Amino acid sequence: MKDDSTATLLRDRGFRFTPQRHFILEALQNADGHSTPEQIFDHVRFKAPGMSLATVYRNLDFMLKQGVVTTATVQNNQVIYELKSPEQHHHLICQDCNGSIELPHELVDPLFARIQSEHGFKVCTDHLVFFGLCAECQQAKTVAL
Amino acid sequence: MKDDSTATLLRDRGFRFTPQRHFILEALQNADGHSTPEQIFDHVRFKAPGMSLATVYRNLDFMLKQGVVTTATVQNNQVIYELKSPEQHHHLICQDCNGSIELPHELVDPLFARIQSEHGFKVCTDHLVFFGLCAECQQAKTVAL
DNA sequence: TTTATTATTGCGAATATGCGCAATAACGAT
DNA sequence: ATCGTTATTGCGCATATTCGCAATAATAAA
Repeated sequence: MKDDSTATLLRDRGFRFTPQRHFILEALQNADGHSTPEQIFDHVRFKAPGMSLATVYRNLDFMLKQGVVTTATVQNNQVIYELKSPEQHHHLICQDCNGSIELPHELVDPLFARIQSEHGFKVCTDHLVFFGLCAECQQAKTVAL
Repeated sequence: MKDDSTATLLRDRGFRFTPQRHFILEALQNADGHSTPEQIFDHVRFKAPGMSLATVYRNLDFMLKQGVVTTATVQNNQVIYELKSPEQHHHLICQDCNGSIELPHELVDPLFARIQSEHGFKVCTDHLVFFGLCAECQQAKTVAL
């Protein structure tokens, strides 16, 4: 019952925990990774036929504001969502093989700290996505030449 | 004539430098900062009435691939474009006042270097946007409490 | 348990972005 | 200066995402 905590969180803030929100959270857990709104809708329409796609978009946005999920824009401007996990992390996505590597926040934190000390700016972005080439694809590229 | 160099660059690669591309570059220079496709179209339609919005989208995408412009997705999933400047840099955008601060790449480079050494992953993303609170707005927040 | 309040939904229309194809025009070669 | 090749445009249609508003239903209070 992962979403019980989310339910009380939302209610404490004066919002409601609707079946639609329940199914969306469920979809995010099942996917266990990056999901597009469309993928979530596909999962959800099976459980709750008649549910509107607009509701999926609205609630993803809503839960983003509530800090329940994180979002990232990947290549070709696809927006993906994922449950915010307890240990903050980021992603490295390979442009060639589309593979995804998790990057622990420890690596990123020193940068945020310097931004704070040198610019007085407090970064709130909590999920970064870097595109590039993974080790294997770099090799493949070099060999190919 | 900033775009003369772009013109030859494109021609050297076998592409053409059309008036449409000229006006789009001009719009990007005038804006001198972040522009949305719509803003660019507004500038361009004044100079070249009858020009298609699709052409704006296509060419922003095209110039992105050619490395002439960079892109970033800001809050509310708006995509913005800007001319790639000689010195690579990133942006800090304040969620409260919408102000934008330039972040030199030197600060970010150590992170990319660690990602390379620890994960064998070569980052190609060349323009980052971090959201957060600038010094002034942090103050304002603290005082207000 | 019943009721009242109002956050939330579903729908259809509005907007933003991308696509296919025939017509156009940029540019290298003559 | 003219011609031929083919990259590029404009158009109108697909798809993705958002919005307005009346109808519904989740909570809190009685």
